[in-house]
Amino acid sequence: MVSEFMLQQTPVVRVLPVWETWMKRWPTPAALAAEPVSEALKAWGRLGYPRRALRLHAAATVITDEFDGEVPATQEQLLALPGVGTYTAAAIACFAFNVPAVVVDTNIRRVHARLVSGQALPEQSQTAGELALAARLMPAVSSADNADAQLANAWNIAVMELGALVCTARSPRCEDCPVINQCAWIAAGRPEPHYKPKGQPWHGTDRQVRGAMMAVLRHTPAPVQRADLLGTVDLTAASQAAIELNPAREASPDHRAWVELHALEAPAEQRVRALDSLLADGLAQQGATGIQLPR
DNA sequence: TAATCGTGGTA
DNA sequence: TTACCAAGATT
Repeated sequence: MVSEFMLQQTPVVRVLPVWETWMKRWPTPAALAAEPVSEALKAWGRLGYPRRALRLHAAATVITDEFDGEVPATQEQLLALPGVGTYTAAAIACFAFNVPAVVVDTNIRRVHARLVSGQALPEQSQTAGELALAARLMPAVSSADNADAQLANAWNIAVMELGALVCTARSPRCEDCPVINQCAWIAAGRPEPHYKPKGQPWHGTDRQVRGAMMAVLRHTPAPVQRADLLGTVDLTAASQAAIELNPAREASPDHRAWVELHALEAPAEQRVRALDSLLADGLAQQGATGIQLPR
């Protein structure tokens, strides 16, 4: 469950080290739930989409309080947990509990789009037809047959891996594909995508400002002043004083986070908007002495 | 339904 | 250097 949260929109290679550390520190839902959210946000590091850490912590709390600390095994129960959507519920049920769930992720969608539909890329949003197709392609499972379930789940893993390692988005390694002879996209002469993927701008966006603010909050032990976070001050007086006493501090994570935030060419209005959205999302909170990570 | 939400590797 | 994109969820 932890790995599935971390893997949402994040490559495996970047998840692995964070996951290792996380699982050693919090081997059970109860262990995570026992600590403040701020610790989860800090341990999340630079994985991105920090709201996932918020929701994983919230899910751990629900599991501890309502499921006696045991992760539920049905898709319906999983789906009700914070941060668990269609894919994650199916993946946990399938990979952790051997429930023959129909798993549909971006890799599987792409494999099916090419192999079956003959298109370079799947549609931009998942359709009901894709779920039905995935269900139809999966090996049949007679009720409560454990061997059948294992086969179905091996299928899910196999198709996902095929998409992740061979049938990749940009430069598919068709020469290594075990089902190239059945591929409708190959048969059609590898046509180009019929739409242009929309970009994900970063520089100058609210996301960039939010990310920089979160980095500051992760690395600054004490609550920070709103004015400092908004960049109306060059650097915090405390940070400047510390550097005068110890120049090596200039390389410290918190100082670098401050510099990065202040270096952004974001208008004051945008900084206010970013901070307000952080507060609204619960990724930061306004305390009596300043802004800090949520407890 | 479409927009929003981080970060870093890679072609 | 830029743009794409990576085991999605939520509103």
